[in-house]
Amino acid sequence: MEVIIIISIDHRSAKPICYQVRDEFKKLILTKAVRNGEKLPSVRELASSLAINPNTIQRAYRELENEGMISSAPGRGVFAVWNEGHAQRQIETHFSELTEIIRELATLDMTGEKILARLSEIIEREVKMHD
Amino acid sequence: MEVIIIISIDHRSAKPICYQVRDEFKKLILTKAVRNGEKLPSVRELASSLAINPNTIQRAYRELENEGMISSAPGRGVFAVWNEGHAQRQIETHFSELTEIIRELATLDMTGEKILARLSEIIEREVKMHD
DNA sequence: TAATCGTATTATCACAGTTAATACAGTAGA
DNA sequence: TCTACTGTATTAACTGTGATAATACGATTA
Repeated sequence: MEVIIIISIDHRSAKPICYQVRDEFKKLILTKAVRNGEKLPSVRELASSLAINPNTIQRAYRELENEGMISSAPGRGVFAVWNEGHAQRQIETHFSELTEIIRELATLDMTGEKILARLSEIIEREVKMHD
Repeated sequence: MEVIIIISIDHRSAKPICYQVRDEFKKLILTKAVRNGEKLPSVRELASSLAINPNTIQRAYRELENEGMISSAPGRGVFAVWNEGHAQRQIETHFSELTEIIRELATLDMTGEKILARLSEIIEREVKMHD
């Protein structure tokens, strides 16, 4: 079964293309949009369809492999690796980022009550409740 | 009255020095650690004490002036400008960042309840309540 | 066996950040 | 008024990173 994977890159972004590609696939894998063992586009095919250099794709894939997000082998291709730990680690990273920003807000004279009130609104609006 | 302003830069950081300097001063001004009208170190003096090139300081100051965070004049020096709008805009920027990360958490199968519970703990621990 | 796969290497280019060396005009203090 | 300091501008050179290009090699699959 061959699944078509579509990612998009922004040539005007300050974020380097190789990291855009890496993060797009990371997101697809962490959210299970691409399932464990599923085949990813080949280096040359993806480079061709995105009109960017194969070396740039290779670099993105190399980083993903180093992080354990994919598994690749010559002649066979590149395959997604799903790992419970990856998702959990990503969640903790995000909470660290949230903590950092909340600290910043505190230095800007925002009280805990105000911050929590705004966050409640945001979650109510952006996130579905009750699982 | 002359106030000594101490900022630190990290030469190993991926963040360019000029932006480190810019953001350090921005933070000092937004948190009122440096008050409105207060004199900032001269380009050459700061460059000397941080052991970096004057042009790099100049660039940081130029950006701060473009953002209205400082006011500078040849022969006189550089002075902090405090503006209520600046702080408010910074707060809104931070809430936009928070929103973005919360959306990411939602895609990672976190429910609104779980996110809010963790955020309550973080705020309790990191931010003083009751103003 | 031919085509496709990942992988590696080398070279070249573009761009951003940094440093360096000056230069000039405005301001403040002695 | 002179001197020293201010911000500001300009030009050149160097550096590291990201991207492209052109190959090459071994493994795998149909």
